[in-house]
Order: sequence, then C-alpha cells, then structure tokens
Amino acid sequence: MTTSRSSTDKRSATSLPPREQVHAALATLLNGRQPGEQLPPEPQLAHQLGVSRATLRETMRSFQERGLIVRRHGVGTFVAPPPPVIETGLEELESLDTLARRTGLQTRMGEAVIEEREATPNEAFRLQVSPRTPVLAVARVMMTGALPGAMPVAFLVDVVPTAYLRQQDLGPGFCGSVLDLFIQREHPPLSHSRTDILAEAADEATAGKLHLQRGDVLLRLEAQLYACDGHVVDYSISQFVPGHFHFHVVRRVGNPKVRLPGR
Amino acid sequence: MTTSRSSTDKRSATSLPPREQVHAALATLLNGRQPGEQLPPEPQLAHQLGVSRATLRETMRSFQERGLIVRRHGVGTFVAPPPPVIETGLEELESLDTLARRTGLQTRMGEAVIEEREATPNEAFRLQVSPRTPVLAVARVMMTGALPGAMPVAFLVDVVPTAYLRQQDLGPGFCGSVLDLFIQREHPPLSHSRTDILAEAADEATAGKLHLQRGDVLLRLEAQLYACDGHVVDYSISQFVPGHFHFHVVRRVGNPKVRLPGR
DNA sequence: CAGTGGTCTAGACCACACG
DNA sequence: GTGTGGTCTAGACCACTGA
Repeated sequence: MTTSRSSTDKRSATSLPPREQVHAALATLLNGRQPGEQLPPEPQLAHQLGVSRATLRETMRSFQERGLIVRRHGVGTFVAPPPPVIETGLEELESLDTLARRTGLQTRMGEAVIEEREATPNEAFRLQVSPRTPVLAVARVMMTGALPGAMPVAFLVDVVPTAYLRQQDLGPGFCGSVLDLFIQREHPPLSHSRTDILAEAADEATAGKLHLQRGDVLLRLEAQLYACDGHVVDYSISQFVPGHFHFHVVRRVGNPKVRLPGR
Repeated sequence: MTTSRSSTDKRSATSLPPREQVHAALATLLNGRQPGEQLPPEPQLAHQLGVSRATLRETMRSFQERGLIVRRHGVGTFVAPPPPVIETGLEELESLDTLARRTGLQTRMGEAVIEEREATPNEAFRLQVSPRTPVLAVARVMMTGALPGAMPVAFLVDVVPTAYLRQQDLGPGFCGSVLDLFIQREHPPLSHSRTDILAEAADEATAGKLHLQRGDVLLRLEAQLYACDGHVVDYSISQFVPGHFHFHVVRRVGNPKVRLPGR
C-alpha cells in the first residue's frame, strides 16, 4: 500500500487541498440536516469525499470543538442540538467594533485622545517592557445610538509600544479598534489575549466621560495581547457601562485526567 | 505495510496505551528542559518512544493547545516560553472551593439556606424546565480568614431541579460546592457551563450578607451548567466582593479562515 | 452480535525556514 | 539544499453501544 501522493492525488492544479474540501463538504452536509440527525459512518463518509478516514477525522474534530457535531463512541456522529450558546463568548478575541457589528449594535467613536508618551510603571509592567518605554496611548469613548441622543457605552484605552504602532499608523479611517488594525496588518502575528475581569466603581474622570455618577458600577476588562513570539503587543483597559454589551464565557468541565507535573 | 497491531504491539498486558506513554514521556522530556530549548525532530522522537509519528503528533497537539510547547513550521518544536498565563482562567470549570484551595486561599461556608421549592419563572427559564418545577436551592455565603475576623467574599446560589439533586443528597460533608458534588458522583455526565459576566451594585439583602453597603460593587457570574445530553443541570448565581478572587480568560485570536455558513 | 467511533501504524509527499 | 513540521493515505485493530 505504498502511498504515492502524486499518483493518488485527486486535485487538479486549481482545486483546494483535501482539508478544505472536506471542511466545505461537511459544512454543506450539516446545513442540510436537522439537529440530532445522524451522519453517515466515518469510513463511508471518507470514501464519499475521496479522502482517508484520518483526514476526515481531523475535520470532524474541529467541527466537534466548535460544537457543531456530537460524536458518540460506538453510536455515531450527530448534528449538534441547537447550540446552547448562540453567539461566541469571550473565548474568541474580537474587537468591540466587530462584536457590535455582529450583534447589530451600532457604535461609533466619540471623544478620543491619541498621544505618544512614556509608559507609566504599571503600563510598562503589563507590557513587559522597560519603564519609560515610548508607547502610543489611544483613549476613546465608544457611543451608541443616533447622534443627538447618542449614549456612551464604554471607555477604552489601548497602550502599545511605539515599536508596534505609531500615531501616524492610525489613518483617518481609524474608527476605534486597535485590535482590528493589527489583524488587518497581519503584523505582528497575534496569538492570544489574557483578559482580566473586574467590577469597579467609576471614578470622577471616567464617570464624566460615560455620563455616570461617581461610584456607579462598571465592568472592567483588562487585557494583554500577546504576539506569537510571546511579546505583549497591547495593554488595554475597557470599562463598560452595564446593560449595553453582554459578555459570557463557555467553561469546559475539567478532565480528571493525569495532570502534568509542576512547570 | 500491513499493520498487525497484535504482532507489532509493544505493550505487555499491564503497560499503558501508547497515548499515555507518550504523554508521560513528553511531560518528562519537558520538565528536563529550559524554556526555548528545542526538542528532537518528530520522526526521531517518535522512533525513540516506539510509536508512529501520527501518535506522537496527537500528543504534541494537546501539549501545544495547553501552551507547553511551540511548534514552528520548518523550524522545530520548542519548550514554550515562561507561560504568560500561570493559573488557568475561567475557561476550565471548577468550583470556587477548588479554586480557592488551588490558589491557597482558605475558605469556609458561612450562613447557608437550603430548601426545596418551586422554580421561579426566571429560574425555570434558565434551567429550561416548566414553570414551578420543583428545585433544590442552595444559598450560602463563602467566608475567608480565621473565625473571629472572617470576611465574607462571595454569596452563592445554586438552583438544581430535584430530579438531579435532593436535599438529602447534601450530606453533612457538604462544604459549599454543588459542582464538586456532581463531579464526584459522576452523574449526570457534565459537558460545560455557560457563564455570563456582569457587574452590579449590591442590593440591600446581598449587601447585608456580604457586610457591604447597598450600592457597593459586585462581580456577578451567572452560570448554566449543561449535561452531555444538553439539559441544564444547575443554574447558579455567584456574587463576589471585589479583591478576593481574581478571574481572567484567555481569548484566542480568531482565525480569518473560512467561516461556516449561517446555522 | 453488528456497527460505530477511537486509536494506531508505516510510509510518503508537501510547505516552510534558513543558511 | 537540508531539515523541520504539516498533511495525507490505506489499512488494521480496539472499545464501546445497543439490539
């Protein structure tokens, strides 16, 4: 059973690699079925799609991780029940802008202060850089609703070392999201964000910006954005007026498997 | 290359399956190396461990997902840099009790009210059961510190249909965690929890229980615990006094890959 | 028992990084 | 070019579920 990719290869020069073919085919398959319906057995499905079972299973796994299918050992594979979680939660990093657009909320950037300065000690710590490293700080209020009655919903501050972002990189098209800018530029390659979740009372300054009283409740998300090389690219503080955005997270039940040693 | 598992099988009757052998071996390997160090190439490593490369890669993937190694296409596999995230975040579901123990915080259960009653309309909605379904409600204050000066840190309420949990199931050993009880019983099999994240001002009753003033800030986590069959097993509300517990979440940067069709 | 997903193998080629 | 990880194949056996 010597494998000869070139002789077995079903792709023409222009067609997609097996992985994406299978991905698309499986997606189509799912769209045509009702939740709870059973999918064909893996060997059969693999044959239908013209790939090996291993390749099919790779795609199956990704679908399972996203909660689109349920696989039951010894029973079969099924279209997942109507997802208990409709929108994605916090586990996928996306900008507030993107989130708002996705959920139909209309937002625009309000008052903004953009400046290059030295990092404060706390910022330097969070960014894991030397004290007084030059950074670009972008502070702005996000508003929602029509202009006369627009309401402030969040106060956002991003702090980025100027090595990653300069004031002039924020074109006139900048509408509030530093994250989207990084994603669009594709540089540096981003890995993940560590987001701390806090509740706090608004101080005088923040209350003013958000049209609240001092002491009113805010949800505060403090995030460090990591590049693939492990460097912190962005330290952001987001303060939300309760009621406009809704955050949640899906938590896996921990496997009581063997734990890794210390590290 | 006909595969004959029985003839190739290197396991004696008592040894572990390849997956776990590899898992252990890889863990050992990592523990003996410094962050940034390169691991042997996959084919060589697979041969050393006496497994196929596919099997090794399966383990590698799981290590990578946990952030223990970094794989770079065309370059090599490396011990991950000092993990930016030390403890796990919210993405793994664990009881407050377990979390406290893990982080060295000493907690004990304070005043508790345990009763069987009918679900309120909101509870029925969250539990996805008919209105007035009988439920077990467990409300208690969690305290920290030595007895004379013990401070309340959280107010927890779990609401569980009596089909899953009865008052008599909470033995005298019950010390505050309904989740741990479910995990220990292994029934029903749990899948995940959807946890909403909110900031709110303490109302009169809660403030009293937590020794706060009305209007003080609380972090509120509202969770629905799902069994593998999709049913909601537990609806819980956790209100935290800021400063004692620290919650965070790791957010993946979204893949700009092909999105699935609507669903 | 039959049928399903779960695991594993040995070998091959592809795509990328880097000197 | 050399060496790495990334993908893929065809086939086999194992482990579980449910009739």
